[in-house]
Amino acid sequence: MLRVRFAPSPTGYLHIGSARTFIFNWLYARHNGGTVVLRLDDTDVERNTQVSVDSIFDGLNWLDLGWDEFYRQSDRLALHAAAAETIRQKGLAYRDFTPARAEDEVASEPAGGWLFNPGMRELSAEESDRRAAAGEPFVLRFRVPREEKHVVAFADGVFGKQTKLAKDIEDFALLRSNGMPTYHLASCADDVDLKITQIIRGQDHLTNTFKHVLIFEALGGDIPKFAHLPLLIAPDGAKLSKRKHGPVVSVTTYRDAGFLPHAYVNFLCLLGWSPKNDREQMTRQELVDAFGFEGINRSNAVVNFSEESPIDAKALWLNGQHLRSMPLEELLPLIRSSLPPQDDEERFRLAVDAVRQRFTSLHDFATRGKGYFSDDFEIDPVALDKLNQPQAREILRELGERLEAQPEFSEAICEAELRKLAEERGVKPGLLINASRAALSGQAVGPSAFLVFACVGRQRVIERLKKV
RNA sequence: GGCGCUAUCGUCUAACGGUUAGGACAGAGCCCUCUCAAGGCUUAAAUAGGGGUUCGAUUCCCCUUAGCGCUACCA
Repeated sequence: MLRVRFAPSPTGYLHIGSARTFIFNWLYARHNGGTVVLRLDDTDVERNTQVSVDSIFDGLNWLDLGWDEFYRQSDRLALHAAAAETIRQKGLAYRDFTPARAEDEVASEPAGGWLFNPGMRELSAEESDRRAAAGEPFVLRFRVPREEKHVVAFADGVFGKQTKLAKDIEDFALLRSNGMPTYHLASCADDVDLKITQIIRGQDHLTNTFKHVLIFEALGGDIPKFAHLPLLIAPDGAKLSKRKHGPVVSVTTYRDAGFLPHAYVNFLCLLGWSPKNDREQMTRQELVDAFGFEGINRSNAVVNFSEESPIDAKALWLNGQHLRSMPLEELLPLIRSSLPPQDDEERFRLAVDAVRQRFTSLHDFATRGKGYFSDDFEIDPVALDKLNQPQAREILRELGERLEAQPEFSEAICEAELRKLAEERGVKPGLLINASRAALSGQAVGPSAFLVFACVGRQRVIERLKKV
């Protein structure tokens, strides 16, 4: 049984890179009939916050993909401690009583790097036990093999065969001096316990994987398969950070900008993955069907944004594509809450379908499209120019009278009446067409004017024309 | 510094060792037209540099350069 996991640590908002990792995990699981495990990696008590937990769920829920099982690492501390003890008893880890190094000390490390603190690896079991029993604080470190030729290797689903000399790996920590597990230990112990079969995560963990292989081996049992994803970076080549790049890094920004969840998922999929057939706009099912590691790239992908256009233009385009082509049924619930109650469902559907053709954001319905869904709307300045053409207002009022006198109301009737009136008054139909769109919708741009009549509906058309 | 990974248009990407190096977004132009979109057509735009291997290299190998990652009692 295939099992994948997404393991965010709650120290911020849901980062778009994390969101993409989640999506790829989800797609891989769905493609292969596997299980998606969501695990909160919250062993860093210093940095975890509830606000962050909430915002991660916010983002995940918005993506609307769901997951199958949920765990938090902080509930599983006993398991981690047991795993650490197992490794220590096998002689594969030792206590290090050296005090923690200060930040600046780490930065000014001598060339050649640091592998382990002198003396600690060789401490006798007796002395180690004695000092521990006396309450002296220690970190538990993995005893990395020091044989010259010892190679640690694994096959990565994206990057292929990876090898590294064990002598280049430092004796990393398993347990902190406060007894809490480190990320490496907790993550591997949980992966084993949760029977994760495939780990899909960011490439920033590619080199950590050598350490994880060592831990998995020490713990015994099957080692999961790995697949690392290229990172998402900013146009300046730096990794995306809130401090440096602002809200572009948070998924909630896209939700708040009026993105369709699926359109954004689709966009993120195209960053670092390709179905290799030039397809770009894809449904969820198409993504599931097409997804595989073969399509994943090995180089980092730039999220394209700038101060003038803070959101990647391709994301905007893709959102527009989905907005116009998705089933109307699925779109309606997404916009209804931002609009006043609608009195005529059929007309509402007609209007939404008409205006969506030129919208790119969910917000457009309540802003640019307001005249179609509410009586309380402003006339756009450009639209006002069209309305202020000589004779326009007066003829429009007349048109209102005539439509009121008609027993029937339809797109065709409106067109016939408008054209007839234009001819009688000796003005170009275009004058009235543009002026009526302005008067009826408040917008200088929009669907074909006669469709606008139908979208607004008989009663409102007459009202709006007569009081123009 | 050490170790690891990567390198095709501005951006996302495609190309069994043989293509006029393809597509998309963004840009420019044209068409369509009652406006604006959409759509259609056209256009500009790339194999980081240097060595190999090969009849032939974007593709395989090496070096250089650049970028990124790891090198914490963060994850």
